[in-house]
Amino acid sequence: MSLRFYNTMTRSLEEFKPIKPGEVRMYTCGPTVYAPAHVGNYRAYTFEDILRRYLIYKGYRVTQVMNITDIDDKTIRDSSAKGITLKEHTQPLIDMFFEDIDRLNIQRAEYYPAATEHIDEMVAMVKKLLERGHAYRSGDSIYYKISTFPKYGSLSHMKIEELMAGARIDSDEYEKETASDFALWKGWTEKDGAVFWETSLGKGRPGWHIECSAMSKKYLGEQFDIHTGGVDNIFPHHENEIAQSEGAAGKKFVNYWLHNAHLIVESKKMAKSEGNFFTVQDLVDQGHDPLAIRFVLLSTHYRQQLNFTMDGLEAAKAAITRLRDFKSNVESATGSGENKAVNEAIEKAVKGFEEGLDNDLNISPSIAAVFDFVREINSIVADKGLSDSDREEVLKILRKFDSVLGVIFVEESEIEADIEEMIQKRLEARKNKDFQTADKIRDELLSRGIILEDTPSGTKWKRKIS
RNA sequence: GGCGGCUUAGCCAAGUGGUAAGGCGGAGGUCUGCAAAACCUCUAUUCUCCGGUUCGAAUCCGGAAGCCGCCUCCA
Repeated sequence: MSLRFYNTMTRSLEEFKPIKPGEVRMYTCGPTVYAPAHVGNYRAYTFEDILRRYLIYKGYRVTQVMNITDIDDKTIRDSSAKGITLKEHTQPLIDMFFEDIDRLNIQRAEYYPAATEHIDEMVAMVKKLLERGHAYRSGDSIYYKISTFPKYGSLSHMKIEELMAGARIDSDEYEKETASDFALWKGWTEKDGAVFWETSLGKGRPGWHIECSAMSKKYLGEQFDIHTGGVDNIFPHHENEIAQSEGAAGKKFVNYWLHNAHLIVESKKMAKSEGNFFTVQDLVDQGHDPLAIRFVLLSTHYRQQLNFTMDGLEAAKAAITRLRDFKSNVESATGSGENKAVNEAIEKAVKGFEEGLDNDLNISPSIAAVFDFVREINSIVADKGLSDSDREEVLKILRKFDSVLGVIFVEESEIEADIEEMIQKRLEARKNKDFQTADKIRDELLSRGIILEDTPSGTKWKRKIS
């Protein structure tokens, strides 16, 4: 079966066909760096990571762009409230963002363009929109005239008349001809303080939506394959992007629109007032392994609302532990002779894994296929062991699954010298049948996060996933 | 008010017409000095509720209840 995605534009499952065979260009909506990103934000980035990784798994060459929105009402508001420059406010948050995606094992995109570094591109696009009659100047600001773009509303499936009927009129945007028009360029006001650019459009700053149109064009061209974001972005952000990009280029902007659902926490909407609003850092501070967070975020289909719970986080730890123990069991397995059952298990697992993800990244059946595989191979290992070549085949395929999941093969930090000593001491004690001492050492190590396992081939240690 | 989504075991979560995947948790067993890991067995006669269509429905249709979104800068 081929790869299919649910396209928000058509509200249907469509076979994925890239514009250029073997290559995928995609734009993934990134963070607005006004406050630390919360776990809900990372649901989106994790989904985008699974998408990216699976495309690579399928053999595509991927060019991914993720924008960094470092200029908007909130970054201005918060930086001026603190009396620091925009950059001083956003840079620490950008650093935190990269720290978080690294520890969640989210692969880096090819480009992370910051809005403030692409003002020229935005100005050029606004000019183009003025030229083509899609925009008008009002006072010091420039607005997009949505009545010039008949397709407006096609992504969100909303009718312009309805939007107009329900539109609220923002007091400081009274100059718009129609309430539902949106700002491309905002003329400087006192509220903006030192945040402005002197451009051929005048003194001011860009509207929010124009950055994505301008930056996607710069890095991906006027037309590309996939655009993603949270469901909240469908309207107005992505709708406006389409209007801008297609209005400026005169051709279709994006072929596949993918949107992820939000997450709730302990069955409740995540909100500061509920006390269930937290960041990745908060969870790490509580001692939770970031990859357990990753597993929680990736294990629910992206279009399904995800219920983030502490029980779920604990379950994820246990699941990852099982997968890593499996890896370790296989690595130390010995045996002779090819085993037909191994190949059968591999074939079945690959089929199940790909069937799930091919179907709009439906990851649950894929994870099920991996766990079925674990049980089958473990059973073979317990029964007959694995030959060298079978072992390598199993590890190869596990590594391939993990190229998407990203939770099994991780760098293990070296064991500390004193821990090694304690393990040796315990070995001695066991030899002398001094099990009391041996158990005491084992307990001590456990309290330091080291789990010992006595196997026929010696004592193994591993780090506990917290 | 308009538009959309969801409701499956103690928890998480697949399944979209043919008789309930998988994970976690729990129970019992094998192995082990004891553990751990691993393996084996068991853990929803039933899919929010009420009707209907059908030989057959968690899946389709109608209705009800609950939850969650979007409706101009929130992933």
